[in-house]
Amino acid sequence: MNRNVTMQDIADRLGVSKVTVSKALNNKEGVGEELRLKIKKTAEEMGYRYNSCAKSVKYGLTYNIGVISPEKFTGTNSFYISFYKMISKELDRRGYSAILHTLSHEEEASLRLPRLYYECKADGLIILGQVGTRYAELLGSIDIPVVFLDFYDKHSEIDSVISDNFHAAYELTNYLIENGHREIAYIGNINATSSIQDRYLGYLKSLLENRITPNPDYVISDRLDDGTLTDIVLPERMPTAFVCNCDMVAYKIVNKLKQSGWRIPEDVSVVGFDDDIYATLTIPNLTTVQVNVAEMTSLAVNMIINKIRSNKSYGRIPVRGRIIIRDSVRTINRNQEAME
Amino acid sequence: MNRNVTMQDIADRLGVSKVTVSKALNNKEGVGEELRLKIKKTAEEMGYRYNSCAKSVKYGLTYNIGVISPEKFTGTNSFYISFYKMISKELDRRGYSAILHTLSHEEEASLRLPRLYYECKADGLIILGQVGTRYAELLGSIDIPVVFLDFYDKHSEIDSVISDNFHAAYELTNYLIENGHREIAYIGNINATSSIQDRYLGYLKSLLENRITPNPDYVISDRLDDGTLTDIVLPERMPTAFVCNCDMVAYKIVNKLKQSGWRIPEDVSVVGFDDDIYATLTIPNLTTVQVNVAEMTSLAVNMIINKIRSNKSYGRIPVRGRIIIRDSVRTINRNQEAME
DNA sequence: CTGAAAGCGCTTACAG
DNA sequence: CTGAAAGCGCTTACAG
Repeated sequence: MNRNVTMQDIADRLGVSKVTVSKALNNKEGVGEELRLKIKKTAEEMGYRYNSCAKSVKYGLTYNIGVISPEKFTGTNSFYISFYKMISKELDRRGYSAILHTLSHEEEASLRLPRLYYECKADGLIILGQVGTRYAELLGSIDIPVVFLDFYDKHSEIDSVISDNFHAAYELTNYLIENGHREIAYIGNINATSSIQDRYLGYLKSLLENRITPNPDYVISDRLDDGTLTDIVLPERMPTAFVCNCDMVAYKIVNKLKQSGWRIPEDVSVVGFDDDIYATLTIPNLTTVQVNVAEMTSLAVNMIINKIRSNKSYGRIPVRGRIIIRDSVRTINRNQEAME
Repeated sequence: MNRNVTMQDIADRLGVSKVTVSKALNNKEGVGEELRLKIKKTAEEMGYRYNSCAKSVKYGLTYNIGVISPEKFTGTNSFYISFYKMISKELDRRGYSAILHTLSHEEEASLRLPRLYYECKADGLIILGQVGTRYAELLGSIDIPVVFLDFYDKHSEIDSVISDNFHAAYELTNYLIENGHREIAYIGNINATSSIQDRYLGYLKSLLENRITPNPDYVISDRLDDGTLTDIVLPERMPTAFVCNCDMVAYKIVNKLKQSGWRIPEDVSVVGFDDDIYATLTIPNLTTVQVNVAEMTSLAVNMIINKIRSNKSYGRIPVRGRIIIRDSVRTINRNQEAME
């Protein structure tokens, strides 16, 4: 193994001290302009690479952020890849690196923190995707800053960046009602994640505001509490529209309805959530909510970096999404409906 | 900012030296068993975390591996998320961490290496997804080990783990021929990536071995050389089967054919590649090739770690995939065909 | 403008 | 079994 070139090597070559080399390479004052240029040129020639570990050990800062994602999410939720991409780019832009850790079921269950924490490899953690309450509490107790991204835990005070699920679902349901729908079902296990629950509550608020009595048969589960997807059982009496907790489930339900002979959107309207790959894979393309990944990422990165510096608190920050109108909703003519 | 607990702090508390603490915590000999236990207990109580940077600066090893993925791939190829997951888990198992870097178009075009390289944040790099030849050459010239995952560059000698595209495409085309097909088209721009090219060559070998004259009209482009997807133009004379360079393109072609009134597989058979999300999204589900992500990841991780230790060379390692038979291929009865 | 000294947290010889 | 010394690569006062 050939040892890396160090500042000392450059100093020796040039007959100066490593202090001067350090100043020159870091553009600090205290070096003659001519010497600085010569040092930089020599560094380049010798293939010098800055050793960030040395700085880390001195200041206790690694300029790494751990990005922890529970296994179950990275598995099903393919749209997390755009979060990964955005996070790594945004951190890079800020002079940080992203260390990826996939949290196994086993680690989560046994409340074991990732190795990168025990080895001081990161200055803070971004948790991408929901972890259980016990694990969230554990994360709240550790001595580096933590930010939750795309979920929050009701029992913990950890700063979170979430998409404004409540508001988006409220608007989406309003949109259905404006289009004449009154029999509207919600698909999602409201105990599985905070997102699914909040989306349900937004849906519910819209119903209540519009004086539509919620029908218990119209809240339909799609998965177990632990997130395992299950078969969806259609209600006996068909609603005119389904609000689905995500595009993937919307995709499933559209196909299920089609197989039973229902036409979308002529007979039944369906809306989704996330605007992920499933939204445009579904035929007809789904009217859905586009999550503002860029904005959420940029906020989360900003928060974690500021917290490292000042340990400031932010609370839950909801980020507004955007409704994308496509072809899966039909406008119901009320009169016509009444005539049937 | 509260300074972290160090070995010195533990030593002070217990009235011993930090050398003894180091030995105790690292399970090295040279400490009494009783004292070792006491030190471990105290470390636990004081919330001690091992500072891996200190070791890094001493040995010049970070126990981090950079995982570099070109932007264009993480965008379209959603199945790379399973690579991310596997890589991070496998590295973790081996005591390493994965630093994620998304290589922007701009970095690739201007031949700029990722910051984690210039800052010595990683001991080696895994390049996930094809980079241009110039960039591949650049990677070949740097002074930490590099392994290419899921592609190789014909001009560079860098160790690569690839799925055995050639062989898989060969077998897949053989399968079509065994099922009576002789008019077989290939969809993919054979200049875009080495995968697409190798899959084409496997297809071609099968044709040649079976004395089927290759028809130039039956090699159909699906994207530009830089990877940007384009509209696919169907050939004037319809083949009985399409070999697609990936499931996503198979999905597109199936829908396009359906829209023109063709039935799959009754009128036209279609096979894909990758066994990713599109394989089972396509109706009928695609017969395709399952890439052995686990095996490929484990090999790549093994290679990079060994290279860090001994700078050994591996060359190109192809990993066999597996043909998954689903419902998108019809068996053609030759006689019946002849009667038409 | 230039550089000798001390220190970050840890480990490895080596001495007692 | 225990620990003082030296060193990894770098930076920050501080002295010249």
